[in-house]
Amino acid sequence: MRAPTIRDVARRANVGIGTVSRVLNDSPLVSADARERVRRTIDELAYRPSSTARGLSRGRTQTVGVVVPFFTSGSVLERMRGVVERLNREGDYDLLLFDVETAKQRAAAFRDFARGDRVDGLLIISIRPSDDEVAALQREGLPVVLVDARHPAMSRIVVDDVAGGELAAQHLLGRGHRRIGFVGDAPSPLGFTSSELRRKGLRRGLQAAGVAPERALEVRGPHSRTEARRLAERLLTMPDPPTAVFAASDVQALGVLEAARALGRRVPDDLAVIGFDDIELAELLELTTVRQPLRETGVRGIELLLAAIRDPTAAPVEELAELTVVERRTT
Amino acid sequence: MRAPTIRDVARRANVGIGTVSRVLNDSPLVSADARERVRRTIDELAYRPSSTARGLSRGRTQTVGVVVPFFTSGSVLERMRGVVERLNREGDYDLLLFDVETAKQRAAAFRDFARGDRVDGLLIISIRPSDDEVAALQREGLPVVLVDARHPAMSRIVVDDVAGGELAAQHLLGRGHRRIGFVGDAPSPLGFTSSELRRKGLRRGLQAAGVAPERALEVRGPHSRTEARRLAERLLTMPDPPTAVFAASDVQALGVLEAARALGRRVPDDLAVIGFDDIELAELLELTTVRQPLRETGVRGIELLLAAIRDPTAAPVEELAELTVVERRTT
DNA sequence: GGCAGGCGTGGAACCGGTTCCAGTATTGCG
DNA sequence: CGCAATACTGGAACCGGTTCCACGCCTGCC
Repeated sequence: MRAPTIRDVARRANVGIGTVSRVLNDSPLVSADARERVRRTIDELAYRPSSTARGLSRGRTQTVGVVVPFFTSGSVLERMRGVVERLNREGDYDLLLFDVETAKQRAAAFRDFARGDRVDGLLIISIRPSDDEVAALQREGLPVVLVDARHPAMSRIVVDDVAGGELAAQHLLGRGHRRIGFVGDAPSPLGFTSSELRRKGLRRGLQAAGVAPERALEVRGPHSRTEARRLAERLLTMPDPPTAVFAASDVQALGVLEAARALGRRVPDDLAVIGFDDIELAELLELTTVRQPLRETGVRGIELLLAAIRDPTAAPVEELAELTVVERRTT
Repeated sequence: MRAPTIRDVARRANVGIGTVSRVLNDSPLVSADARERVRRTIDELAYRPSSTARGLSRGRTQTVGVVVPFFTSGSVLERMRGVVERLNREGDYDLLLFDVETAKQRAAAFRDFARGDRVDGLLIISIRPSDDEVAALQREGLPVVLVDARHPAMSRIVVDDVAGGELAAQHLLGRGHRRIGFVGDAPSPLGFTSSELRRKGLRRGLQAAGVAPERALEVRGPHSRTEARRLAERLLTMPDPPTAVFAASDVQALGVLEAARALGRRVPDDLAVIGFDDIELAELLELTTVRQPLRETGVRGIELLLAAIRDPTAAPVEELAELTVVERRTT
């Protein structure tokens, strides 16, 4: 029993396919009589238009693609919440989700999108596309918005990571800390850069206060809680350990807290810890952190993208999300 | 500059469109010479086939739909991880994500899918479709797999919630508790049922041990941490409060822990708490819980779905995921 | 009454693939 | 050498929508 097509409806309602199409698309150029007949027939046949066919002939799919490193970080999920929420509010766009964990997957995802007929626009979260990839996407005329990543040719919504690092430094310095450790990401093939920028901000903040940054207190590794824990244990068992640690993300800060607990250090007395992001967990564990409005960045990213889909000629913009220190129990 | 089509390639390579199509689909019926010429032309033009067009003519989209109540619960995310991971391993399927928060969205999602041409199969997480919805999906011949939801007509992967409740009861009874509270979900318009079944299991476990369940110790409300906290505070400030609480989910257990802390109750001495699910947070907060392999259910759900797509005639199966009590610090 | 203009309509052409059939060249075999 | 089977190939028809053009009819105006 094949699904009914627009031609079935037309035949049964005694009209042309053009008229059925016009009814479907709310064109005013249909007589009340014909409209009514078509409507009834559609109900009788339980006819639903094929979105694939519509996509092919219209050249639009009413779908946006979202490219995320899904697993790597708690912050991504929080942003996704904003994305999904905003898209649902819009109503008529579907969401194609691309998880990118490896450089290979990443290349494949961009290659797929290089032909722009799958999605009407692309939201890329926490991944910086290469110049080549950007060029390919632009050649295709595909609207793209970056969240938590920067490229001069594309609209983006970012935070000032360096300023965030400075905020963390100031917060810890203000509590009398001078030996401040840093736990962050090792350079990754996916091209995350925020960790390094936050480290730079930390250094700048220290220098501004006349404290010389120490390379030995900065440790980096793959982004994960357990890895951060291992790194923090190394920091804390040094001969002259730091009295405070700035972690490049909340997820890593949790690892630091675990290390402190494992080594019997009291927080915040023996060790102060400040994270970055303010994911949901941070509040639960009462972690002091540099807050960025994750969810809002997702919402805002979708808004920029929808605007870009409507008007693809607009120049790329950069929006800066605000950073604030949320003081809780770990400092 | 229009994107090149298969006809552009054919013309430039001096072959017919049939030959190009055969090259694209790795048909053996192409001479080495022609194949080579087509391949080169494809590279030169940077030609990428249109998946929309392919979807239309093949009647398959290489896309699976995933319907989730995205926000409602931590467990959903963990399952999604499994889904995404397994789908990525497969490689050639895309993921269309449908978030369903309200009854209205839910109806809309199912209506959309009623015409089965958007996706090749549907994975529904934690939502029980109505008989009408099931009928519509079946009429369309769309393969569907449910995860954490049951319907006799569809393949599903579930846990025995009643048995899980009994496990929780036994665990607490074994530690000497007799007054055991329950914090769970109020009946929701989306038709979640697991909370009630877990409560039933708790009661059954108590009765088996000769303890009479008390209605007054069972409280229910919307599924959220804060709501659970409020409910737990009510329980704990009763004249004769429970010495242990079984929460229908880890998220709610966290609310119970917050309530205990706010009221100065020590855990587990004054109050034992056991949750359900074993989400990532549970481990971090050292919450005792009835573990279900969330991620694996996502993986397995996709596997069942892919199998159903390959052979749509197979009869629906039910797979039961295993439950175990993970003992940590809250009991 | 004749004509311009607008409304409503039907359906061919098109979107960009796949499928399949008909046709040609080559090979193998008796 | 003749014939059939085999290996390739080209392109029409099709998937199910949208778009647009041509056409008929009605209305209003001179």
